[in-house]
Amino acid sequence: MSQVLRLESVLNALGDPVRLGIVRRLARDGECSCAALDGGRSKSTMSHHFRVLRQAGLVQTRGQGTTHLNSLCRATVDAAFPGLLDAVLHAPAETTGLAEAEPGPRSVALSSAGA
Amino acid sequence: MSQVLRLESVLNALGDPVRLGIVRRLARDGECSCAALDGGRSKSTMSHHFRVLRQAGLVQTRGQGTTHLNSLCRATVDAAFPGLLDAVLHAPAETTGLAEAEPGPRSVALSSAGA
DNA sequence: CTCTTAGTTCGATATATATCGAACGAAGGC
DNA sequence: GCCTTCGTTCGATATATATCGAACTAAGAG
Repeated sequence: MSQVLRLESVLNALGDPVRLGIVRRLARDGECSCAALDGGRSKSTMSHHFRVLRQAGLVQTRGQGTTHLNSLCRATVDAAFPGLLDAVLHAPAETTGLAEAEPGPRSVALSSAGA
Repeated sequence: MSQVLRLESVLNALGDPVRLGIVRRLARDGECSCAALDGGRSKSTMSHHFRVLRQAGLVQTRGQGTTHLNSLCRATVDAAFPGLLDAVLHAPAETTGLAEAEPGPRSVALSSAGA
């Protein structure tokens, strides 16, 4: 394969709520079929997002019978951009774009942390 | 202010070569005027990118006379997403979208790191 | 007050992307 | 062989965004 990881592509891929949700889920649950992560979108839409994630080098797809199993390329991404995935995955979840339990808009408020 | 940092917005803002270049430069050089970071784009284009960065909570602008000085909100971003900026800033620079010295396409190649 | 400088805002445009439904292809179950 | 399931691909569409030039505004310099 000899894939290339570009930071811009990785950040771009991660900068979409649906894909961020997929990555989070994959990190939490390990391998998942595409269908298990649709969040109400059509198959073609999800296929598009998985392709973006694959092309960015974040996700790997393994054909298993009729289903395809996706998994996070943690080792690879960690090697290329140490700490990036950790930072993204440890951040509060907010709305992931997927159909999960939504405990509310988790985000970080600032009052006067300037300088 | 009471700004809110959303991970998706931050990643999205970072997922553009011009803005990524701005952030890198700001991290390296500290405060910079907008004009010092144009990379050949028009003023309006740069203004747009700075606005995206400001709205994402990554950059802070301080009006100083006729110029505006921009700086990275490191403390704030680090507090919200620990390690994220470090990971992004420590990554190899590739093409930043700005007019800097380009030592070549620095990226990470993989051969067989799957699983 | 006039002129310059530095950014912003506005309107237009071109490209990108998120989304869908329909058609297609691969792998199995019957 | 036929049908189902899962995902991809294709074509269309709607929205978003990156870009520009021109007009505007704020702050000084003269």
